[in-house]
Amino acid sequence: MKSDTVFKRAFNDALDVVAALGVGESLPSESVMSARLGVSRTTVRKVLARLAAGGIVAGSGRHKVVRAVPDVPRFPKAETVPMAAQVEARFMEWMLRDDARPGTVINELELARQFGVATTGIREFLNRFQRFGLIEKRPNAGWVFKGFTPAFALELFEIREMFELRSARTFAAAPGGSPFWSQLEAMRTEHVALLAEVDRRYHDFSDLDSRFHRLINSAAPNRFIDSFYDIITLIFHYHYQWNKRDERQRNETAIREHLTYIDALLGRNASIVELACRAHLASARETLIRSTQEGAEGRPPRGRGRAGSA
Amino acid sequence: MKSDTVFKRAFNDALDVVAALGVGESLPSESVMSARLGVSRTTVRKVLARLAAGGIVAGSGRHKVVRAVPDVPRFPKAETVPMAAQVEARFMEWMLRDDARPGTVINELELARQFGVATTGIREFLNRFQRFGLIEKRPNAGWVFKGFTPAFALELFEIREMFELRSARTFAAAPGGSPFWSQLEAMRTEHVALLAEVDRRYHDFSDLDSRFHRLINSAAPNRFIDSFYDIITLIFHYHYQWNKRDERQRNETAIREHLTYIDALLGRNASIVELACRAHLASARETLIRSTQEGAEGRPPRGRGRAGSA
DNA sequence: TGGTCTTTTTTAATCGATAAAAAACAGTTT
DNA sequence: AAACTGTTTTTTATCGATTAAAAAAGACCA
Repeated sequence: MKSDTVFKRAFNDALDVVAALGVGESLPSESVMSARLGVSRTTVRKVLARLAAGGIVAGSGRHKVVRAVPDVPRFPKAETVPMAAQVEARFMEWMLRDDARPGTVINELELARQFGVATTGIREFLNRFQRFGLIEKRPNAGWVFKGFTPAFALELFEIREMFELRSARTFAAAPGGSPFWSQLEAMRTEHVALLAEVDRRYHDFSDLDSRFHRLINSAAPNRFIDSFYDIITLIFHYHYQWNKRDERQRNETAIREHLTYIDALLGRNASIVELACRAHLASARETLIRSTQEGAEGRPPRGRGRAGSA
Repeated sequence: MKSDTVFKRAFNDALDVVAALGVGESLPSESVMSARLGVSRTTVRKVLARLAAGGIVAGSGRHKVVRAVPDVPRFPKAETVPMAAQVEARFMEWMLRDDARPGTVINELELARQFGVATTGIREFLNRFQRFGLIEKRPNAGWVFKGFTPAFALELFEIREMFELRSARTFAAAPGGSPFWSQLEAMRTEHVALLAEVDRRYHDFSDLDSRFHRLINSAAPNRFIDSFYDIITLIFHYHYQWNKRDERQRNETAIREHLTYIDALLGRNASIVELACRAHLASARETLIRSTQEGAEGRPPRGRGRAGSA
């Protein structure tokens, strides 16, 4: 049976919309709600029906009004994320946090049981995840985890450097009136703000980092580069989440490097841009490599393990 | 039920092995056969059992001999290709040959019926095929075909040029004693041989092309580049198969470009290598772009179609 | 030790069911 | 007629169970 995470998330969001309107106000039309919540009208109607049942809205047809400030319980957050996202998170956790060592054979059935989903879900995830270069399929013999190793980090950054330099050059050559410049200025402001509060907000950097690099790329869109950035984003997202060593310091350094990089772009000097870009990537690469090594050291040497055997 | 294409192919291959041995000879051990046929011992035993039933081999245990020259019918070729490969071929055909236009919505159920496979097979293929940048998933709303367009060709070749130049440089810098040089020489010989018989054998170029570029890449392996070459190989494989315009001429040109490129590499002059490499890629890009345009022109303008509606 | 016979695991593929969500269609109201 | 809502049809997502094929592991033997 299909999960109703879409409905649940839409319901939670709808509570916010209703609360923002206030008692007595009339609700926007179903199609407007549909656009606002990012779901189909069918789902909007289901949400509306539930709200009516809870006494939060009243009326029917085109005359619906807010009856009461919502005080019904929201759906727990875990129920609002789609199955595929959960599988992804659990897998990344298994890979980056637990002792997943190179050569480990991935057993679909075992993972399915462990994650509490059907094998089809696992298969689908593995098929999509294949392109990230961390697992490999051997026909008729399942999947092998290739390892989150220094080699992986090196290969990743070799490509990343090629792509980023190419995009940075194009970006720096954008015409003066281009909207990119104002977006970059806004990005700069965000960086400065984050730096000022880095002690408290350093967790927010992962997201800013991803948005920044995607902005650079958007100067000359290329679907293959975009798709490659999905890998970077995913790896860094989970890596930032779990590698706690020197976390604040690492992020502060990266923010400063970004600022240098941004200023170089704003200065539009190709060679300075290249320097700043290379410097940042080199430092990011070091961080990632170190973390792949740490992971390997911390674990006792063992034979070829099996997924989920620990 | 799982298809037994592996068994059928192994059986056909085994007939060759047995025929090569001749009547009266004793068979190699099961593990040797397993390695020779590229399947597990379990499957070898099944093949052996079938051969015994057909009176082709006799004996048991470690004493098995060829009884008769095989004259049993082979399994038809269509039954020896796995389902996934069939889906791929049919989909590529639909995309490149039929009227698949940008924006077409892909309907899983319809494709499944059309191809005669279960929806799960289609889903799995689409998930894997996603990374090729030709289709896109919209959550809860299926897949959209983005189109085999000039933009696709341009983006593809932008990346290809970056990767190929990088690999060619590394290759040219390989030490004198490296095995790459002899492999390249062998490759050169193959090219010369193909050129001599180009009128008859121009179909063989597609495969040679793929092997040549992969050899260049192998000088400095990078999993992301390898994976990108899967895209190139797939596109070109089917493209060569179906775009018949000027086929012989196109291939002859490409072979000559390859030879120039190979000689440049053998000469180890970085700037000449770069020139030859760029020239070849530019010409390959033109061919692909032209073919994406032709496709579009040949079709009558229509609204947003649906997969399989024609 | 290198082989074969036997058993256990795991994958590949299908089928059917069901609820969710989207999309299309058909009316209504202003 | 444009903007809605009510209703119906399609399509997707997910599960679970099933089956045969293949692979892998284990037991045994010359």
